[in-house]
Amino acid sequence: MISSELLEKYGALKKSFQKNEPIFEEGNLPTHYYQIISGEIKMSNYNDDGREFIQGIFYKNQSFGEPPLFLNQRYPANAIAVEESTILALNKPSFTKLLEENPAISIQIIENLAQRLYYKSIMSAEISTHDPEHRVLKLIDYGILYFNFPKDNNGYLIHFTRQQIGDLTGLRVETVIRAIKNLEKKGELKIINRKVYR
Amino acid sequence: MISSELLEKYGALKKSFQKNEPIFEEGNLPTHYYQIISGEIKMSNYNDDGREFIQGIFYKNQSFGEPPLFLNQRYPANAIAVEESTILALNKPSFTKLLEENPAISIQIIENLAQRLYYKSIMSAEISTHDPEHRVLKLIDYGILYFNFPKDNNGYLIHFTRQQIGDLTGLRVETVIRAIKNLEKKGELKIINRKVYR
DNA sequence: TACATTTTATGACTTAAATCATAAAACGAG
DNA sequence: CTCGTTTTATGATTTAAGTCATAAAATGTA
Repeated sequence: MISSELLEKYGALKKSFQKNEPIFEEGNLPTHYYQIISGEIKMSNYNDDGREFIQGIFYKNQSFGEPPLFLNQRYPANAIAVEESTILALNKPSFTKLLEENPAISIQIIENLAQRLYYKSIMSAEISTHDPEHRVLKLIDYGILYFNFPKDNNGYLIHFTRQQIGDLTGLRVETVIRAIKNLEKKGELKIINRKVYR
Repeated sequence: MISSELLEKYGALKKSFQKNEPIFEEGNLPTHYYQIISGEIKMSNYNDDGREFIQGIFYKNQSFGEPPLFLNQRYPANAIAVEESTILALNKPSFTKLLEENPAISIQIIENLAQRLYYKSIMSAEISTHDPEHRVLKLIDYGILYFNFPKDNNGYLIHFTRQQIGDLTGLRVETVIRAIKNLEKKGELKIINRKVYR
């Protein structure tokens, strides 16, 4: 996360996106660095028959879509506003200048990318070698650690829909629903009027 | 990649590893930055019933295992020498000093992490939403672009075993063998005495 | 407040990939 | 050169998760 003041000093502009509006699309060449002021953004892919895979969900103060910006490669996924969102966008030349003139920012970017790689390493191993219950639970536990889900007296409230969990773990909704029910039976989590707690 | 001279100037030491010898193991805390001088290293996970998932394979001049080093988190996977390998290891305090005194290196690290995130984004979407043939072909095409496989008059020689392809794509050997046969029938690749060309 | 949409839920069935069994070819260490 | 191991290969069978159908509850919005 780079401070709004610094970004604006280098010419970043605020842009608003409505629910379901794309920020950029798969195959496009990157032009800007993006950082969320408010709202929620998901990056995802769609396969040939419309099935979605969510690469990640990003919230306030987080940036997204930098890897292709650094590599001059086309975006491997779409970025879409999950709800109404406001984003700071800084064009590439200015962003490069900002990095050159503020070396300390590089370390932050490194840590940020490292964190995302860490998530992807964990989840890719899960997705390819573990059963649905294990996958769902791992995603939930990761979410608790890094998405700071709210905690009340029932435990952490997992504010993902079953569909989102499915799209993040490569499972179908029905499978997620059944996995969550089983996890509840096993006492790994609680379902209180349809909301999941852990 | 950081030049050997610079790494050695900061005190990096050469270490040799035999085939199948671990460099570090899942759950350990990182202590060094590692860069390959010669050989081949794989990072992988094993699930409860011994099934392997290969996170990545690294060759000459590549570094591996940095994300947890930057984050002070435990390694999410094991690093094992696929063949006899020599590696430069620089301890964390010296590595931090190297980074501070050589800001240009940060940009290289960023690009490197970005490239790996790019690979993981592509493969995770593949693994969770596409059929085996698609997954295998995508991995092969990625390998051609970034692992510089040798090219001869039959095309690019894919020097992965069927088992490795399976462990990289979350498929079983038999499934990979069958997928490759089908891809050959469809003319997407060639099998010349058991070796795969594209 | 009424109605459309989304989310959660459950049962029946289908299917793609895993599993199991077996073996030949290739490779590698001694 | 030989023997053990790894890699590739193929057929038969099983099974876990996907698919399909249907619906109630919850949510959002006109």
